[in-house]
Amino acid sequence: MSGRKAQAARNDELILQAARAVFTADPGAPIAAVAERAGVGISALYRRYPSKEALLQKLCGDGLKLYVTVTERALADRGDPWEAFAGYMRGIVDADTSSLTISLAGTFQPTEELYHDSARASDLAVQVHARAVAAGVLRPDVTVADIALLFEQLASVKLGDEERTAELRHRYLALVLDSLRLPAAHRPLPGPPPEDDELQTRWAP
Amino acid sequence: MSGRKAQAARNDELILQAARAVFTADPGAPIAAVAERAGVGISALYRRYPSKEALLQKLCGDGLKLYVTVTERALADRGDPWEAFAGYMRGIVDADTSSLTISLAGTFQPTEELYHDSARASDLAVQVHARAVAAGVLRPDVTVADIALLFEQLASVKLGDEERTAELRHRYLALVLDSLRLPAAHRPLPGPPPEDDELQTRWAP
DNA sequence: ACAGAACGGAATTGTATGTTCCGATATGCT
DNA sequence: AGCATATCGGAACATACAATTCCGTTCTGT
Repeated sequence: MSGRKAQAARNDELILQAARAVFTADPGAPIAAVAERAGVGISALYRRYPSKEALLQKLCGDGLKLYVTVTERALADRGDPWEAFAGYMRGIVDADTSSLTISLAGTFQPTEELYHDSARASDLAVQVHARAVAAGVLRPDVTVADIALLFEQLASVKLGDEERTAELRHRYLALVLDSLRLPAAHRPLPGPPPEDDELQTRWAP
Repeated sequence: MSGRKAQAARNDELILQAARAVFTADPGAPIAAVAERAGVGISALYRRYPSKEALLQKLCGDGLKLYVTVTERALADRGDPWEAFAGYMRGIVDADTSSLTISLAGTFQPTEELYHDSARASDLAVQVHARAVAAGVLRPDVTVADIALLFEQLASVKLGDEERTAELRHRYLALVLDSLRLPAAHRPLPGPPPEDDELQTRWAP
């Protein structure tokens, strides 16, 4: 299973992974950055997607589908209600789909399919939220929309490499969960807090 | 006190206000947007600042000074320790200085004065944090650096106009405060949660 | 060996934006 | 009144960047 076809199939995946990584880190990144990260030429991109917009639509759609998958998994979890809800939030933070949907929204024309998946995602989120509230484990003055904005705030955390960023997001997610859970209680925070030199990194050009 | 001099003095202020508003909303905004918002021509800007970088340095410096002022006020508050700390956080969120320091950092060469003010700001923040921990009102596993990142997350909230954004930030600040305070407890959240149509706004070009 | 898919990357083109320049206007001084 | 000048508006300029196209090259399958 080698040859030109195999190489092309591998490039398909390579390009998508690179695009996801690049646009997640910087929604306004040039398309050349994706090619470089994927280790391919620019024409390899344009052979697959007619334009940058088409690529962004694809990424956004994939992000929504991932979101839906994670949410469905949470709904299928019939164990402890709080753990199901907390697992849902951890899953969304790990999926990092806010960056690929919100940040990219407005930079291209949403397709019909995108609208459809978006509606489905919202619907599922409402169910997860409602169930947690009904079970009495989630404070009821926090709405689904609130939770969406909380995801966006967590997605805005960017420090160091990808791994460190994920670690910090989970640290602050733990804080968020403490503030959402009923009855109110504090749990230990995961991961080490940011060091001074980590923060000062950003003053460098 | 009218005439050309007065007009120029008024423009000084107008330009600074416009620049603050524009770059807070969009750190990458063109300089022409500032001129338009201020209702002046471009040359009115270049008469005052030799370059865009100089203007950004000025804004960043002003932001840091405001941060220092707010923090000093909190340190001077010798009343209830928790209220002093919570007031500090509300003050920083209102000052909205994260947008003007962090977002702009890396886009220009930091001056010596900027470094100095930044060090002073950090020092004051450490004191506010230490006092709250010492008073036993702030959970001790949250560091000053954590709080800095929490400010950034709150600053990432942007929805609707300036007023609505401020309202929502305070709503999520209330959540944060619930997760920081000792002993753990939930307080009612201020301001209405985001509506669906508010969220959908962002999908429009 | 050859037709063509797949590719790398330079060339092209359009746009956005920082900065400069020039003419206009009003002010204050002589 | 008349002039020097500060201030200003906005067009003109230069340039950097980035999406897209184009062409020559390479490799595969027949």
